[in-house]
Amino acid sequence: MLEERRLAVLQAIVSDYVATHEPVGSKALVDRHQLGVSPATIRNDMAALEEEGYITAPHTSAGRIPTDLGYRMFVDQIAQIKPLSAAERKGIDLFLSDAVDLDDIMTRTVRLLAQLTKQVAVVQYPSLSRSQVRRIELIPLNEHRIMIILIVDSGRVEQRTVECSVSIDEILLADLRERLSVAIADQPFSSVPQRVEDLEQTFTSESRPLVRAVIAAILETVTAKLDERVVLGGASNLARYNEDFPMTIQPVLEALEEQVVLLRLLGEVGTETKLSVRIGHENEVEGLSSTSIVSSHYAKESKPVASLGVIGPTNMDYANSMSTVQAVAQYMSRFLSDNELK
Amino acid sequence: MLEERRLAVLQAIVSDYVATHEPVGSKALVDRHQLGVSPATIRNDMAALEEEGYITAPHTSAGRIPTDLGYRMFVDQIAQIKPLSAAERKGIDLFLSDAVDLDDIMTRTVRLLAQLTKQVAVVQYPSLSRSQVRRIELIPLNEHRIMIILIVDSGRVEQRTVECSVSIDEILLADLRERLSVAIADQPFSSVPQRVEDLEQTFTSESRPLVRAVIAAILETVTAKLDERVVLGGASNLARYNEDFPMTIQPVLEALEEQVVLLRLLGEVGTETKLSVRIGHENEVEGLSSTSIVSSHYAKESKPVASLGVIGPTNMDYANSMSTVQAVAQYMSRFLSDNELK
DNA sequence: GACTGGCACTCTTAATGCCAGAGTGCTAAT
DNA sequence: ATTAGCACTCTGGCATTAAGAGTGCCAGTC
Repeated sequence: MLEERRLAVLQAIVSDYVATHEPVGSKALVDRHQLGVSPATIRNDMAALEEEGYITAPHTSAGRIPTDLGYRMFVDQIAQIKPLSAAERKGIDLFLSDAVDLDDIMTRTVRLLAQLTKQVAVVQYPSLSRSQVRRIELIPLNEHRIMIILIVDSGRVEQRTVECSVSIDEILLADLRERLSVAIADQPFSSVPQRVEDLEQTFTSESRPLVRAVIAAILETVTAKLDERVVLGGASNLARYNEDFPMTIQPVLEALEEQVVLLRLLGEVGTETKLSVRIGHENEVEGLSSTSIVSSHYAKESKPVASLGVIGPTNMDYANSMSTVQAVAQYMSRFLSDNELK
Repeated sequence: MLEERRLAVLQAIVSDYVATHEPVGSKALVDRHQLGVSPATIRNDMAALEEEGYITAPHTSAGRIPTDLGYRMFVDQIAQIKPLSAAERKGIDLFLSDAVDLDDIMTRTVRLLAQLTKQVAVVQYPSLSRSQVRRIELIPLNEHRIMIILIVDSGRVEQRTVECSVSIDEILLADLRERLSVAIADQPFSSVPQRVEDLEQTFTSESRPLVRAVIAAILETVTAKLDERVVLGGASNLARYNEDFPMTIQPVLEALEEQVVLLRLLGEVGTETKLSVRIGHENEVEGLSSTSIVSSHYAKESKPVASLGVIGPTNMDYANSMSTVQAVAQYMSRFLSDNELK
């Protein structure tokens, strides 16, 4: 009884605060929610909740606001993920359905997320480390330049030009392409470095310079660009907050410009839980201690390949963000799986 | 004499205001600049300048601030573009010199600009309409999918997959590639639609479905993606302004998310003047009436191919922005021209 | 005729004091 | 266990005040 009502009170505080962005007091609480008790009772509960660290009072005689711990409790115990309305589902479907290629899917998705959640959205490209090489092409551009094109099963295309001092022998190049193709096509990216290095040994010494240059470039692409691609959208949503909030947007904008930080925020893909919420200080990125991240990974053919999510102030509408992120991730997964190699 | 001093006064007002971001009065003016006259005289000049619309007083008893017209006068008549310091030149060189490909150049340049000017930087990719196709590849991905790769002389690579209902005949594909290649290689982009359409007629009717699908995709790429690529950087610099300023950053952030708007801001490439400055209301984009844009185009082998620039509040440091933008554009041009098809 | 000193005037900004309102914690009663 | 009542505290808004900055104008000077 006691425990139950406390949770209800916490839930009420969080949802009121999220709605109004103002500290909520005992009176307002009984007015707006039908808890069958008086303000005084609520006050006792609130005192207890404060004692336990779930809520805090900005100053002596103000209402309470949830702490990070409070939000955490809310998210874990209370918030149920409400399914999206039919209209929303329809909207997502419509918006994504006429994407023509992977880039298109990515930009559409990030817009969609930003729009639905009114927050900053981040979508990570399918991670190379979880993909397979589908095909490799070597295109001679001129005497000394080759373009390497890697086509990945997720639909990503990586390209890179490489310069080599010796002039390019077309026959050798075709041979190299063929053997590279055999060696790495339909192999997971993680095995590429090994396979490619082994391959180098099999060439005659006079062809080495070219081979080596190409292989070096491939290795560089494979390692350097490994996960490093994210798209960002809805940054203007940040501006809506700077009035109500003690959150300055400068550090947030800065963080958003750093891909590495973004990737760290989205978190490791492949943990068993799909939907992840990090609240305030829980994410250890400098300057983002008053923002929360709701993220999920999405999959291709049931294998998670990357993450997407939204970033907003700690007092965001978790229920909505969570359900939207989840839904978009699901749609995206279905999309990737249905459309063989878009 | 009279005219001259007025200009000096305007120049002093602008530079003081740009430095302090506070209305500047007659007293402060004679203190900080050695105009050999008394505040009263300055006041007369200021009254005249206000009459003519170059400066304005935010309220009765405050100093004056420049109007858009005042900045315009400043930029046109007064500001001389100061050359960068050796250290700065060195920095630019160092920063750009180890770029590996076009994407790399673009991201490095935008960072550089943002960092040097402490403003939001925008760099447009070399415009396709001012480029030539260097090469075209058609890569079969599976039974019904082809990837089209267009390699452009500026170093851009456009890719697009296309699906066709009939199953793909490799021989036909190779033939198509060859003929496409002959038709459009080393031709300006603007002539591609015509040439490609003509080509369609030369195929037998049973090969038409495939040919038509490929051609449609090429046309789409050529027209839709024509100029549509810009990179953005330094958005966090916006945040530095929202304290001092009547400028809300929301509309700016929104505009920055719209590529189309950005492109309009950068303006038409190819006008004879290289460096362009648009001040406040001079740019007709909604919500950006208190921002200025300093832009320049950059060239490849003396032919302008696209623009780059910075966006900041109207009271930015024009002298610095202008010289930096100009210098970066020059370096970039040199870079593109020196490195044949990076 | 151009410049200057002086002066009255205006307006902003910061500081101050005050009041109402909201919210709490505590205690005694149910 | 819950509630009503009450004293207490803190914020936020409002008016008042004082200081400061800057202007415009006029009369005087070189």
